[in-house]
Amino acid sequence: MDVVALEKSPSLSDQALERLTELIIRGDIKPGARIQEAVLARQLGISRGPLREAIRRLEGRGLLVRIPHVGVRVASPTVEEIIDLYMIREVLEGLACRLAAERLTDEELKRLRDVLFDHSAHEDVKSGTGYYQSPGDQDFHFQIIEGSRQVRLIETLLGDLYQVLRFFRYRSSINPGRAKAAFDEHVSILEALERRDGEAAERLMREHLQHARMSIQETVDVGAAPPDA
Amino acid sequence: MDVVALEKSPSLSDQALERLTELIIRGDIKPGARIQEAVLARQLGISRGPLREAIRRLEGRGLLVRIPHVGVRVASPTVEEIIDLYMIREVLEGLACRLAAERLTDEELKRLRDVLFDHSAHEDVKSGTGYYQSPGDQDFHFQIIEGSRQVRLIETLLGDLYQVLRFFRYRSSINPGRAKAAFDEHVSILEALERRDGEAAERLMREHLQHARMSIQETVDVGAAPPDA
DNA sequence: CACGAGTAATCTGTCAACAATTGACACCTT
DNA sequence: AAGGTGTCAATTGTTGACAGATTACTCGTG
Repeated sequence: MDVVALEKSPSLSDQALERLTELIIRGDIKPGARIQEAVLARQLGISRGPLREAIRRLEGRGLLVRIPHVGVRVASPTVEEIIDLYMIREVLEGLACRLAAERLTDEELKRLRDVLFDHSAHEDVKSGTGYYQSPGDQDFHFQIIEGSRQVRLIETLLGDLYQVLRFFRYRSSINPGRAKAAFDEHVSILEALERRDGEAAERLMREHLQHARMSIQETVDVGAAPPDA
Repeated sequence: MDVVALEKSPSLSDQALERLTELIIRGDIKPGARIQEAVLARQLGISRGPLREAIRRLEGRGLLVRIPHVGVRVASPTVEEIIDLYMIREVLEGLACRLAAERLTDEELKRLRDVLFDHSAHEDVKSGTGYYQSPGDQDFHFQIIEGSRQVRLIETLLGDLYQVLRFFRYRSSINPGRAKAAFDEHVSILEALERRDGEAAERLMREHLQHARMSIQETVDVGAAPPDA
């Protein structure tokens, strides 16, 4: 409901939510960094009230962590917590994929196929680096999730989880071999969707994300973010 | 993070969150009912600021719905939306169950077994009505979820989803046959856990919740809540 | 020189007043 | 009489100021 109905809500709290999310995801505010309400409010040109409401929502989303009477910081999750998030994404997006297999229209399937092969043609994939987590990858997953037609699920995945993951995917999976594999897995998923085979689609999506997760777990070289700013 | 760390945070916003949640879940404020900030703030003995923060969090949790410049209402989901929630619970708790199979200590398994058979002995189950959604049922699921040792998952399930579902499970599954079946399914799940068979545990839990979901879908006689108060 | 008590500064938590928007009612026009 | 228009009350959205708590600093002392 947030990310979808945001456009028609010019309330300062909503704007603050949007801009603050962007600040965090773009890395302008680093993980672990403290947020001073008064300072940030002044930067955003609003007062503390609406900002606090936005912060509270971001808290619930897990992007911010508050210590009572001390302050709020941008979350700086451990590698394990990121892995945990991926596990959740795994089952949730698996569900979305199963539903999508039953509910995607033929036109949407066609579009999905286009997205997949357009992107495969003109870049990235064979050069190895960069397919995974590219716009093309994003689009593919986005369209499947939205194809689930499950509002709550879409909100949770796109509105909450993806925001957090977008933020935390450091330079995950620069792994060159992974790119090709990921693309192939996408193809398999698409085929299952086209067969309207929900069971297979769910299983394949889960495996796909599981592989992505393991790929991340391998590239655990970058330490956690600096605890202070 | 909410439901677990609430005890040590006597901030008015936290208290408001707690009390308001309780008011909604207990049905003191009915689905679809309008919430007037000033009135509710006075009732709670606080000012509108902290209350608004609490409301914003409940919004994110899906218990409240806001129409800009008009007001917030208690959500009154359709049956389909409740079914959707159950689907999400299905995969999430399936994941929790798989993790629990690997991570529960032997002591916890023993305790789980006790919970199951204690409750089976002294009430409900054979009399038919009332096991499903009884404290015993709750405990069983709670302990498994917490046994997953996955903070984020626990928060999502216990802090968010269960709150919402507790609220929306009208008088679901008064279905007498269901009670016995539910208990048997619990036993099967427990056995899988004791075998440390995560795959089976996940599958059984998903089937268990799937049955519960279908049981609800059958008892779709009670219409949606009155749209106004 | 290190340590601790006391104090000051800073920031969060909270409140009450102000501004802006909405919905309803009454009134006027056709 | 029906429809539109303008005004008004009520409620949400926002602000700036106050109170309480925590952290950091300073000064004195062992």
